[in-house]
Amino acid sequence: MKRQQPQWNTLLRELANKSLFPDALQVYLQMLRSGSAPNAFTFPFALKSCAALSLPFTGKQLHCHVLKTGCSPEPFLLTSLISMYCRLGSVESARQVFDENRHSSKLTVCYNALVSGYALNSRAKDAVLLFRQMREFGVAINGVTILGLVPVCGVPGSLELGMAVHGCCVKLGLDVETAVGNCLLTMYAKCGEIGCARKWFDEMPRKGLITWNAMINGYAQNGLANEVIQLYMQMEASGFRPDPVTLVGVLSSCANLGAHTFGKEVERRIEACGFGYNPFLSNALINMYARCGNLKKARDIFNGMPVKSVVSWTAIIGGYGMHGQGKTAVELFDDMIRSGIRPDGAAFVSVLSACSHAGLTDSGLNYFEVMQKQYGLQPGPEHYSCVVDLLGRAGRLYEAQKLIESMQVKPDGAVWGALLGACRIHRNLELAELAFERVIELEPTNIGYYVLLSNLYTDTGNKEGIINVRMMMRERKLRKDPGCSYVEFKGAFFTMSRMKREEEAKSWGCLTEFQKIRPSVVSFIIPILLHQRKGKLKEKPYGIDFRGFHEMRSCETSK
DNA sequence: GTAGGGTTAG
Repeated sequence: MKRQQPQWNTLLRELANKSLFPDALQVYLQMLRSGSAPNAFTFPFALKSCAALSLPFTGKQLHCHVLKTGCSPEPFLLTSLISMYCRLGSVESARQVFDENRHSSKLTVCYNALVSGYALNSRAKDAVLLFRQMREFGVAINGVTILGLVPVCGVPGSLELGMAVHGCCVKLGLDVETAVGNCLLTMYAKCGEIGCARKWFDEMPRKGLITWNAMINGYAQNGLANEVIQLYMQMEASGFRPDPVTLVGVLSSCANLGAHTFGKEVERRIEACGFGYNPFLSNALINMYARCGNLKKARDIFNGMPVKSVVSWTAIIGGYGMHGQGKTAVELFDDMIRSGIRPDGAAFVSVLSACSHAGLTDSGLNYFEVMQKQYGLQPGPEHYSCVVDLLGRAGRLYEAQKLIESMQVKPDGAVWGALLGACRIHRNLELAELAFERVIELEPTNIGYYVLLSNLYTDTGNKEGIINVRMMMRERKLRKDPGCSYVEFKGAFFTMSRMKREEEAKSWGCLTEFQKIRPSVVSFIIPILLHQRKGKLKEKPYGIDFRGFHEMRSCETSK
């Protein structure tokens, strides 16, 4: 049956809108073969498919088709062309299309496509310049302009620009659009200004699911896991049903806290909602179980995934590595390569750290070489710190030092810190002092390093050294931060610094009371008492149901 | 019938 031209267009549009891009391009080719001429309603979808599939050559050809068919350069078509070139990384070609059609490009849509294109290609300056031009030329600015522009402000240090854009939104009355609000929220979170993000979140007149997700994931990315859990509970209480995006953020926070019970609860939720086959969620679950120490469960989920991405592999490899099962981690890494997955930088971090934890020095060094020579990956400071750790633990301290000195990128605190840690193990005071000097330049307030050096002085009986470190800490007004406890109790969640806990315990006058029961339980009970005092549970502190304690897990971490 | 956009894992 021969199709008419409009039918071809409809089919093409439907496929592209369902993200079935290869099929859409097939249809385009069939259409040409059947003798139907493409028109201005055909090209936008063919161009979009090309961009989605990263086919620069086909994209260029399509542009030629457009010119050949003599389609009038109307804004819809121009916008599609500009957007395609931007997505394929050729901003210059996009700019050319834009400039060659000056008369039509007065239109907002064309500007929007190019502004977001510059942003997409990390050309912040050009994006802002074009945005300014829009204002000068009196081109209408709408919400979509802002959505395209704001991502350029979402990097640490660009808060000022972001706030200027926010101010602009307010002036134009665009900040009340939910999508714009969400975008600004994400921008603040990505700048690391989580306080601003929260303030804006609280002010936003209309919050949608995406708003909650943006705030939850903003907290998650800034490492504020407790806030994530709290906000998630608040979200449920406000009647919003989570979607996979929400739960990914929540799970990553469970992983960071070692909140096993809560994580299991989230898994049940995932199953109940029918999100079970979402690969993002499976990866987040693997990560959560692995970091909580439940390697079996992590492995089961990993094995059950029909399609495993490099992220899935990295999560399971990292899990084994973290718990000292370096051999399994290395085997899995090799399996991954055999299965045709190309490892990326993060995958190498997981295998390198597995090797260093398990003492597999030679394998680790081999992977470090393979990474550069075979995969052409430039090692970052995170790789160097693994390798320094690897060499250092093996006692090859001077090789580690040489490696640091040969680095192409600037070493960060973790790199020198790894050397310092190794020096402590092998009691090399001279090198430790050098590493300490470097690491303190980079992270002057990280108390861990002072403690490490002080411990080494203690090990070697160097009293003068100990006093020196203490003086330095006093001069810089550094105090050893007390460790923090994370506690789960019947699905509720608590955190509290040890010092605070003791103060609170004294004010309750019940510390000794509980110590009689079981000293290790004290750290669990005090936060619960606090919770009861603040919250709705009006029980007396002594009326806690101790049968619930088997449900608790805790992990002590120190900052 | 067409274009530009916001939240997601290791």
